Amino acid sequence: MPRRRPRWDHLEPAKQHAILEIAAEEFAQHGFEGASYNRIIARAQVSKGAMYYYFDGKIDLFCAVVEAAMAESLSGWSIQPGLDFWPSIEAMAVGFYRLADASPRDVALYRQFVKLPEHHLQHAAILTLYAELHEVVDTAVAAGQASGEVRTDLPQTMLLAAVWGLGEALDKWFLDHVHLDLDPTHAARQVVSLLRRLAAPESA
Amino acid sequence: MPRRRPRWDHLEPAKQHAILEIAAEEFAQHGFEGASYNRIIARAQVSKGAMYYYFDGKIDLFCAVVEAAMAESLSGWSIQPGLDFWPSIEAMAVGFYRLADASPRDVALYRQFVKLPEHHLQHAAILTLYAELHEVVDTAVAAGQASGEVRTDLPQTMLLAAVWGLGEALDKWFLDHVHLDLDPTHAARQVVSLLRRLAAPESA
Amino acid sequence: MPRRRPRWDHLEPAKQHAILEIAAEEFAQHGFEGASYNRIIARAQVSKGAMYYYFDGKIDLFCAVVEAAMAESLSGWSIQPGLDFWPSIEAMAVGFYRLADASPRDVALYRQFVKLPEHHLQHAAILTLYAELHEVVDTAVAAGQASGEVRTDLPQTMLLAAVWGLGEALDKWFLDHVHLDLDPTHAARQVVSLLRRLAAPESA
Amino acid sequence: MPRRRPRWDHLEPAKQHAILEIAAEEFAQHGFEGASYNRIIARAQVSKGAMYYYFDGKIDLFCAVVEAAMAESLSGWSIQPGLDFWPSIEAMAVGFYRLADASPRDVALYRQFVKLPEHHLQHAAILTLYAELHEVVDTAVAAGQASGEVRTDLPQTMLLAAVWGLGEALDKWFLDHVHLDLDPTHAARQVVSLLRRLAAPESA
DNA sequence: GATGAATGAGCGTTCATTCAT
DNA sequence: AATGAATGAACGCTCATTCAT
Repeated sequence: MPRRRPRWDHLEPAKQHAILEIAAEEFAQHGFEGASYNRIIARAQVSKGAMYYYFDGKIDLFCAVVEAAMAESLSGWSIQPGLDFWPSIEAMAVGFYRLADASPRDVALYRQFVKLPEHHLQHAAILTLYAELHEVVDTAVAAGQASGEVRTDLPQTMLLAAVWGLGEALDKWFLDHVHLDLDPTHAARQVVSLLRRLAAPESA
Repeated sequence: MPRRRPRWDHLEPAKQHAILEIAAEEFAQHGFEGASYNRIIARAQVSKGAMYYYFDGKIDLFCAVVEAAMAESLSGWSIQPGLDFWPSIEAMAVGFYRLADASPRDVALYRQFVKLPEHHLQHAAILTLYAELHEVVDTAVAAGQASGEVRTDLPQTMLLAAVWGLGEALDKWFLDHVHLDLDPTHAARQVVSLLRRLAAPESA
Repeated sequence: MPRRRPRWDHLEPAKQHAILEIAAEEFAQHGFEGASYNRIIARAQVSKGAMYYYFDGKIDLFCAVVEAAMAESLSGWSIQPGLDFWPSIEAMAVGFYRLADASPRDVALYRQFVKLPEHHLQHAAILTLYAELHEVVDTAVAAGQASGEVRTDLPQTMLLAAVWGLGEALDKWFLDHVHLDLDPTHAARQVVSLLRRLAAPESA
Repeated sequence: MPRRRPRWDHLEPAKQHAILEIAAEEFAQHGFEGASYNRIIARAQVSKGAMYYYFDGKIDLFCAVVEAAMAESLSGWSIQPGLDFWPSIEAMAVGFYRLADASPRDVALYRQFVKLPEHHLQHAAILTLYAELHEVVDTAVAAGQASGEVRTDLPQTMLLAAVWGLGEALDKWFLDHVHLDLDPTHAARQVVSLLRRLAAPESA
């Protein structure tokens, strides 16, 4: 789903990749505000003008980077029709932890993205990304509610906030405690077990 | 445990208060990175030199500010001996929401603090604050486990992370959804109900 | 006397018009220095290369724009053979104020043109425009002198400067004081009355 | 009448003078927009920070420069009590031309100032200077009207605009035509003679 | 003990123009 | 004839910090 400036899309993929790689590194490390656009430009060995030719500016590049990081992971995140609800969620979680293990930098980026100061939320690209990100969770929760596996007695936004916050915290925990070997299956099972406690209806 | 520079401690309390007040405003509004030390100095009508005399630098001042903001709230946060565990937790939560309602800026500060980029975590003062903050939760969890009201089947740090993440998310939700009147008691009851689901032992 | 690049002249009139329109807007709004050539090019949906193909550069485009804006107005400005001198001048002034009322942007452009920093006056196209602009006034003054209605006791350039400066100031005044309805006839009469004081011979 | 930042006022006069001199040159030559703050800083051999320590920014420096240029001239411009109205005006004009002859750069600066794009007129310092500048003319016109030597049948602002525009044009003319020797007395007499035509009451 | 003048690298962004294709 | 990718110097300005006094 191309959304970037045409000049960017026409750039040779190798150069594209190199730029995104360097930018991802910078943003993951320093966050959006802390990152230096100039530094990225210098490291990427691109001229100032060219960079502003590809991207509208710092925040636009940031979006491109986050977008790229998410593209891969989001694609696999959806309720599997064949499975029951919670097993399906667990399958998604396994996918996430596999990815997190393979490219922790992407997760760092996503964390930086979530931390963005509020006054940047007016940018269309940012909002789109937010929407995409939330859609995954929202859809899953809605499916769970439809099948009676997720409670409906809380304000929807509150339930989502809780799920989201818990998920984030647990992701962080797993990421921080996996210096050597993360077992995605195990992590996913634990996380889902906790999520289930939160989200299951009273009777369950 | 004195941590500030001695010159700061000898400063007349009124001036101390004025400086912290202005700095709190700046940091709460712009976050640590976004805040301008120069602007704080100018607004506080303090000389550049003096400020670097009181504080080692920007981050040191930030710590002082966060510290001050937390001092008040933390003091009242401990398990009440007379109460059962969960009612006691709820009492703490009520205290928190009362504070959040009374001085939302302090909560903003605490959020900015939690958002600090990782490379600042090396500062001793920051770590100390982190420790203090976590101690409250840690102590409570430990008490709950001692009385059998909190599960012990998870890695301790994981449980804490989950509790912490969920609490944070719910705080944010309540703060964001309270345009007019936040009922601290109601909010606290909901939050604790969710926390309880997470933290209660299987049998409960 | 063709002055524009041949490629420009061969461009289809609709496209010509569109480009000039957009450029006029930009120059009128921001002045020559403040206007952005890049912005004009982007808005006109013309390729960078094409634009530099049509015009030598920013200043060349500016000239074309001013030229176009003046073409219309200048055409009607000449002493009417049938009228006496001052009534004829007044008729010209009426024409000017009518135009100013109809297309204030053209007047804005002309003001931006007159404000051009001196170091741009070396460009041939600019000088030509200057000359054209002055010619109108010069011719009129000469006619007045020929008929004895305009003094001859001052250095010609000085008289012209005075007439020109006064006219400009009054134009500006009328334009600035006409929020709703400018009566071209009334404005013209007042302006000419003042010009007459300046320019009439002693005896008159 | 000191109005600059304290740090500026405490700077040693020699350095002050050097900075203003260089800035005046730059602004006189390129106008406000065209002038480069960076270039001024570099030429003045001052550090970036220091410059922003002395002045709030480009426009603030510009004001300081214009202010300095005007200070001298404005001081001598007022109706002499002993003289009749028009001779007094002429005396003022003589003073102006003497100055213009001695330091044409100041006049250039004043012209650049008058050309300032409207969107800069919101700055307090700019407005103050405008006010000061206009006050001189306004006061003189008012005095003339009080003594019956200046017409009262026109809208005041229109009369002022006319006087101002004519004066400006004539100044420019004299400045441009005096490559070798400007006789201030002669110039003043001519200018005043023209102003008088404009401004005298019908009967005169 | 305390001041505040001074630093200069760094910020994100815009510019008019060139030139290989 | 026409494109649009690429340039890189320049812009005005802010920053946290140092240090001679």
